[in-house]
Amino acid sequence: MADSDESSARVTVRTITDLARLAGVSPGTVSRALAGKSLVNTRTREKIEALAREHGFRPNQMASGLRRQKTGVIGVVIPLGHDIRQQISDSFFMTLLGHLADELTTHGYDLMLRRVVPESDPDWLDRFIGSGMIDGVIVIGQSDQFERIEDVADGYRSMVVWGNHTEGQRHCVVGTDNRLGGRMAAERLIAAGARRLAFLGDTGPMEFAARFAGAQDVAARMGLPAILPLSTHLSPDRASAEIAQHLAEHGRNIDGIFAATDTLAALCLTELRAQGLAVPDDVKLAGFDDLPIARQTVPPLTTVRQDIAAGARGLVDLLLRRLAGEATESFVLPPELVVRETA
Amino acid sequence: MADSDESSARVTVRTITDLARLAGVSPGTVSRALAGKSLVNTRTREKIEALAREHGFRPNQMASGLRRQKTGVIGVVIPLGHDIRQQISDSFFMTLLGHLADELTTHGYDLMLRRVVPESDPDWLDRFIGSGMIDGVIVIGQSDQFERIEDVADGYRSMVVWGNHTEGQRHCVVGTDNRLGGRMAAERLIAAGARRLAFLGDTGPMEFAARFAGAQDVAARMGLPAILPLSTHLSPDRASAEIAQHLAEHGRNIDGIFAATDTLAALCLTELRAQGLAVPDDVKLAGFDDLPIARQTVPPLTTVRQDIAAGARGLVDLLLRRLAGEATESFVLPPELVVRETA
DNA sequence: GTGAAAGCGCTAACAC
DNA sequence: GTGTTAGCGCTTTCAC
Repeated sequence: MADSDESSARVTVRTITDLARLAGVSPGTVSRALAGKSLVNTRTREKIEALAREHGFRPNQMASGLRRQKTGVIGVVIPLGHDIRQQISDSFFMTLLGHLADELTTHGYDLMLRRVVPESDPDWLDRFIGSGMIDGVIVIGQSDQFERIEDVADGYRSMVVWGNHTEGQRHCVVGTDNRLGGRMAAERLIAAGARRLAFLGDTGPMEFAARFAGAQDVAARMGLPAILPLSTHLSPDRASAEIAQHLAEHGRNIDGIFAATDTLAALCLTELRAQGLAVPDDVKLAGFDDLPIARQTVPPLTTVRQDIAAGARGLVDLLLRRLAGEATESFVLPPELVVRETA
Repeated sequence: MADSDESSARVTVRTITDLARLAGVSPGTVSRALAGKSLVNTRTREKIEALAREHGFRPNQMASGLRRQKTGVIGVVIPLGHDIRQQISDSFFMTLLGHLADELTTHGYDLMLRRVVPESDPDWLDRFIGSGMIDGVIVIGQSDQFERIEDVADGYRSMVVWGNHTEGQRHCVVGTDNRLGGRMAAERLIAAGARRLAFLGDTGPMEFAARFAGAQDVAARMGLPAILPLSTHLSPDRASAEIAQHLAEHGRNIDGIFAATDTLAALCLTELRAQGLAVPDDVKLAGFDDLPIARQTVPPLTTVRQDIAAGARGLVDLLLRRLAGEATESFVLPPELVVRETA
């Protein structure tokens, strides 16, 4: 029964006003006490805190948010492109999301997650921002929405995007230098002896396009034939079949594959084996991301590492700075080649 | 400039009152029109809708939520046990989360994600519920918080939990029949020829404990020696080392391993290979979950499948029913044995 | 069918 | 230091 001097046993205390009545003070004082504001008598504060604890009272965040015009919530939105189904459970995004949750929590923010399909809801970004529920937004992946994001960025500061950096863009982005990563992968494949390279994955999304471009840079510089693009979807089921098809068609004419992601690379490894192509002897293979799976394939995957945790930290850090009114530059993370046994 | 009959070009319209002024009606009418309420003149409604579209107006959800005492947001909380780090990026939880996001979106709810560390914040569940920000909560994983969840369940209906079902429990739970799954795994290992079984993973969490218990049921029934528990953490880095250690110690004395999750099974496969133990010839191996990785290991993993998508649907369905005031039973999903090549 | 008015629960001036 | 007051932006009686 703590140190409350009233017989306050079974009163329901839902609002700050209830609590004020119990403590014999005004709602304003309770508000100040609970918010840890300076000018409150220590005794009063302690009494209020005790009462609050005793009754399990917590201030309504909706009301507080409405009044203060800030919610303590950061929106995280994942725009899904055409390849709707699997993207959200894609390991990479999910890992990033986990780290974002960590990082935002650390800074006292909650995370509101929203998946959107821009194709069927062109207004996705404004709707989220305009909902009044969030103080800022982190967009995970530009998908095919680069222009829309650019448009919004002009009128809304509290946004940071995970994705690819393009010269002169207006939205603040955090992401790996995909082009450089693509170069690293291609260089490694070539160093391992490959000459006729293929790129496995959809070159539509900007990140992937940049990876492909980086690899092409190297092929061109080295005087090798153009890199063969082998398009796939991202969902494992469809991708497997597509990869099998590609390999049946081109498998004997290539000796190096740069997969857009580790997930695709792992799938590809399985299909290569199924078709009797030895890795790395017949075909060298490199992935991208360095997800946990990269270590566990047989043989373990040579890949280009993205530092996901650093990415999450960067996103949150930049967003909080922008909320505080600072101007911020985009933040490009360096990729890192991880040589294992496939190339 | 659409069909607004005013020169409403550059007015900022942030509130329903702004819009009302523009439309020449009262705020109440705008509210009714935008909410699709019945009694509004069609002409008035159209005018208001046009204006709203033209100015990109969206009602503030905080205010609406405060007034209506509902937010349109469902909280999803992941309690992290001792093994803090990796759990959130654990594939299983993340996949479930993805499906939950899908399912909630479909039903018009937003998702507020919160990670909590019960050990340092014993009040985690009440805090989330009491925040006023959410209409209901989905708890992902009971971790070691079974009692706390039970306590809360007595006074709060709008909660559904992913986890293990125990006879007579008071909170509404959705989850796979882990004990049955454990039996299936053990039976398969034994059918494949194993006699001296081990269980790989922490038996602390209820789900894992039930899987272990199921396997023990079978061993006892068949008159086999007790199953050897080999405890590990969940994070890949630590787990790998621990598995290596366990195998060095006991590897030659066991011929069947039931891993608590596919992630652990995949790691185990790598370590078995490293120690020169052939799968399935020397050691049979079974996992749990049937994550995508189960198909891609070499050899592909025999495992017990949990239907994650069905689980997510069940969670959302039950929660919405409870929000609507219905009484609901817990929902136990049947596991399914998937025989591949490790056992 | 629409307007006026009273709050939802909280916070921030402004008094004293 | 604390009370009083006036809203934050929206919804919903209750009139008319």
